[in-house]
Amino acid sequence: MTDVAESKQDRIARRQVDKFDARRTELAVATLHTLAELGYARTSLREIAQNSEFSHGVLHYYFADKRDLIIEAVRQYERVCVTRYDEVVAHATGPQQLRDEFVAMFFDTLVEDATLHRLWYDLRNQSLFDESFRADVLEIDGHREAMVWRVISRYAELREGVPAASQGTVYVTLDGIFQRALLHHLTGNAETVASLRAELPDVIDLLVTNGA
Amino acid sequence: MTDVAESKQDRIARRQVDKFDARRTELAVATLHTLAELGYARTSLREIAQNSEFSHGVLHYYFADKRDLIIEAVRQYERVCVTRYDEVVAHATGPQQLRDEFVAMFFDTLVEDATLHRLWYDLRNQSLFDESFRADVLEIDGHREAMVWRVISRYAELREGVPAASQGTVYVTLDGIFQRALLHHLTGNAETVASLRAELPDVIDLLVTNGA
DNA sequence: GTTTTTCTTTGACAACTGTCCAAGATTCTT
DNA sequence: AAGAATCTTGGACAGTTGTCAAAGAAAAAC
Repeated sequence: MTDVAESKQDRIARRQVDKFDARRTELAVATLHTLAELGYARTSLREIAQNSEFSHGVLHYYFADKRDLIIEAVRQYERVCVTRYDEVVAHATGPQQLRDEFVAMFFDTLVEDATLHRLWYDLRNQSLFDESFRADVLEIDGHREAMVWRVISRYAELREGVPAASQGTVYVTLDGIFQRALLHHLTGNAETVASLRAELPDVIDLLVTNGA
Repeated sequence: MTDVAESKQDRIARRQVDKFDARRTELAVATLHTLAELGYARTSLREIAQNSEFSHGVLHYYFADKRDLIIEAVRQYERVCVTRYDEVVAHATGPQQLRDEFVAMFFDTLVEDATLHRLWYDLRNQSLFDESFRADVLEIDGHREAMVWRVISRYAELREGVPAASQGTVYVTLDGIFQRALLHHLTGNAETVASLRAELPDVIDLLVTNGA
């Protein structure tokens, strides 16, 4: 085989790989939506296939098994959800603006992507029982933590202060608020969500400067 | 039927009811342990029966269906877990003592009852998908919130200060820390747990007085 | 001690699960 | 256009699930 033939084969191989990957992510997205709708416990492969344009058999052509498929779906979630606040940070000029836009986006995605978020919490929890999810969950959780930290540390900077708690504590606090808001949003308890929203700026300030 | 006969029937009826209820809670406890071990998604009725001293058929004699059984198990969880810190509050004489003993018990139950706690989070999450769990979950969550608030407000009192955040925010923060500690504990990541423990007193102080 | 009620077991059922495979359809190569 | 590689389908499989009912065991009532 000559160099030319080899590079040609390479091109073909790459194209096949690309196509293969494209269909993989396509199916992973269908999986993501199914999981978001039904939750981990009630999601079956046939249900996933019905949310795609293929039949159930094809899933084992692109994925080794169910776990492989779900892990790919989780990675898909990450790609969607983990850079959400970056543009808010990037183009904020003052602390109030940053804080207000963060709060706005916080509750915007809460409502807009509610089912996706409940899926995330479902899978994070599943990792407490199923070791094989842990690594991916911990990685995504780390990215979420970093994302929150970029916001809060930038906010502190703009206020010429410093964060009042560690990166982990800051994340855990805001994530806890989000989780609770999600529960009450899905329950239809609008007042509770509203009061969480009203209080969020104070919490942010609590996390950034104590008594400056 | 005379009054005597009636009261006798009543006694018999009551005894039967008591026995019935006793067996119900017995089976609910077995369910609780099975759920704690396997998680909601993988818990089957036959598995539950194997963790009891009965066969699987008996479950439908005492419970209408699987959901009925699981909800009873959740209520059982509440009975175990929701008054844990009350004695700490009751016999604390100074703020440091209260804080230290709270932290100690916090991480004690984290390790001791780890599987039970992961079950709680699993079910709370399940309620995001399954409406029929919501009411019970919200009720238990409320009790947990009140339990935490008793600790923090008492701590504030002993320090002659006031809480720096609302009841909901305080709960969400400490619960978030607990959730994260649980994840890392089950992962075997002892250092992370240790650093969460080291930081917890500061977080408590952050929640109680800012710059007094 | 016999009858009646209560409890428990066992096995069956239909539906559903993840997995695999043979056959057909499609696409690409030459 | 023919052949080869790739993709997709639909059905079969063994195992599991929640549910139920008939039959047997145990307890209670008389």
